[in-house]
Amino acid sequence: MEARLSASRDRIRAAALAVVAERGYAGCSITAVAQRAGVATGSVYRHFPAKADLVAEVFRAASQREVDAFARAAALERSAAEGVAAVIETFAGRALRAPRMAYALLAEPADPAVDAERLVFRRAYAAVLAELIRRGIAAGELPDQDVEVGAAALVGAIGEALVGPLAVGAAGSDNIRDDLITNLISFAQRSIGAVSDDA
Amino acid sequence: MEARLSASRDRIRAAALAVVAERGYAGCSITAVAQRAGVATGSVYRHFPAKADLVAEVFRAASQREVDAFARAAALERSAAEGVAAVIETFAGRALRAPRMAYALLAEPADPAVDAERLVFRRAYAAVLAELIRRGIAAGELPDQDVEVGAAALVGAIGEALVGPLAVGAAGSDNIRDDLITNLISFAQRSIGAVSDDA
DNA sequence: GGAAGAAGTGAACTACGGTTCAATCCTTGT
DNA sequence: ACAAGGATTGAACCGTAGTTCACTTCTTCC
Repeated sequence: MEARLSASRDRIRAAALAVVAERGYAGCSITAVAQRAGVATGSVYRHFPAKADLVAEVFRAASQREVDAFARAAALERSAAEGVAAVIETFAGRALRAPRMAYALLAEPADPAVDAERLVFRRAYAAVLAELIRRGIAAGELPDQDVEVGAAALVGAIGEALVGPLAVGAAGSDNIRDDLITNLISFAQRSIGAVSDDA
Repeated sequence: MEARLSASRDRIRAAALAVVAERGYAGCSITAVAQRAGVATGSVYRHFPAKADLVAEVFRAASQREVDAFARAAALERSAAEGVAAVIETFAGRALRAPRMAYALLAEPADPAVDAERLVFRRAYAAVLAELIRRGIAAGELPDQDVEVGAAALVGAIGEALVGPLAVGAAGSDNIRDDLITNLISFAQRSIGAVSDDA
């Protein structure tokens, strides 16, 4: 039956995602995935030609979800400053609640295939931010600036702040986490030239 | 003779550095290093207990050099805005001229030992920036802000802008590189609240 | 109900690279 | 010059993890 095969494939994919979320790529051996999915190691290869394909697919799905949430947050808001705040809140909320996953998606050593995929998604994040900044400049809210550099730098800034030394521990305490997010938003708003004197 | 032994050790270290600079950690097998150094693979183990130690030592030396240059640039300047510009120019000049090395130092997947070392040096960069920002706030040049978050975010921003899609190709052309650096400096100065209207 | 073929199994294969070690060479001290 | 000790060698070892494949089991259709 076709359904059975498709179901198996889905189970394997879900298992791989769960393993990555729990133990990262480091712990994502075919054996571990197969065990989690309740199938034999060989069966994985009936559905995926190679580990890189499985892992790239899992990565793509997970990243796409993040980028979608990110883009959705950007679309709703009016001003660039609000938009930046919204995307950071969205992104940070998700990342700090699932730190292992965030690390895996953003920074963890992995296959070249995954690294390539990661580049694509970093660009996707940057594109969303670039659009936000561009709109802000057009609306006269923001000073003229290099949109591409600003967007890329912001991606790096957000990533570093949320998957670095600061973030460990921040995930544990609501207060610290909220402060981190607030401060990061201030940083981001200043960086694009949206003056906000609220502290 | 003691000199011979010490010379061997140095040759191996230099060879490892050269290999990393050329092919990154990925290409830095013991065999490759030994070949480059003109010794047998086994000899490497007379000088270093394990690959992780060799690689960590090489990494530490290379990183320390960068951090020193970074700190030196920060120390000279007067205002925070000038200081940030100076460190970015320093850092970017070096990184864009040796992109493979920069990637290896900043982002390339490697041993856990190296990852740990990397964290230390990211913190070192952040500490230099934090001090810069702190001085700026004390001098009344910069608005009050969370220094730690700002420093960490800046480290991420600089890294991403210089070891990302933007940087490939930028290394080739002097014009593009200079533009990238100029724009990144503007971004950084805005981000810490040092208003600069020069564009 | 039985044959055909796909899905599933898991032990074995393979590739890779770090590590070891017995044999060898070289330097040093007498 | 010769013995002793350490440095050097590089082939062999080992562990790991992705991949394969001969075999079993199940579904499906005649």
